[in-house]
Amino acid sequence: MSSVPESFRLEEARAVQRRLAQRVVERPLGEVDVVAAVDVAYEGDLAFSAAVAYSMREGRVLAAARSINKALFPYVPTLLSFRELMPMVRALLKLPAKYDVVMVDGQGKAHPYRLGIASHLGVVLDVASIGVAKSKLYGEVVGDKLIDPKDGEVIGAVVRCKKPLYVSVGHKATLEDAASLVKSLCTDSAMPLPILLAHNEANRAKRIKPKAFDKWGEAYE
DNA sequence: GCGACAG
DNA sequence: ATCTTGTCGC
Repeated sequence: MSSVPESFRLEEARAVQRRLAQRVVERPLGEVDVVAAVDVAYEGDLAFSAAVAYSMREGRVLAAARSINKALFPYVPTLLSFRELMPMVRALLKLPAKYDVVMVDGQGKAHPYRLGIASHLGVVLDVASIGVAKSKLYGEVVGDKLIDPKDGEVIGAVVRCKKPLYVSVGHKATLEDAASLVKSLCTDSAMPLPILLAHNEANRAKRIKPKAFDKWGEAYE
């Protein structure tokens, strides 16, 4: 499997995360109809990402897109963006539909440096985003809130769907709006509907067997 | 040194 | 995340 590149410097990565975290904006979502979601599935060193646009008003998927990329970085807690951000961005940029907010399978602000992959994606694409994780990466659960043990700040919320979900602000959203939206999209499965759809789409993409890749590692036909 | 650790 | 057998339910 892929390993950490020789050129990688943890101190620089942290500096990037702290700098980008300062660009995160917290504000009301406003009216939401189309909710996009992205997820990534793996098979060996290939990352199959998928993005879907779901209309809550129409109750249906408006569009879907996928991208297949070589995994260039391993999974390292707190550094998930270095592995999954590009695949997610590429699938999202191919999505032929406008959306009001994007749900990401992972943490947003509930990260030791305040830049989980949901926030990273939101800042990079300048779109509203929400982090929805099945398990906790960082923070102390107090009631239905996630608190940063080092400064007491509220960095996330625990939303009870089928199982507890760790929801946090990605970008251009408030924690209240994020938690409210996730609740309204809970299903009988573990994740909210849009993410479940993206998850299934990413797994279906595994049937594709890439033959060629561009210089950035993205497969093309 | 020990425990925690998104996907 | 992925691996992996049997088991439960529609």
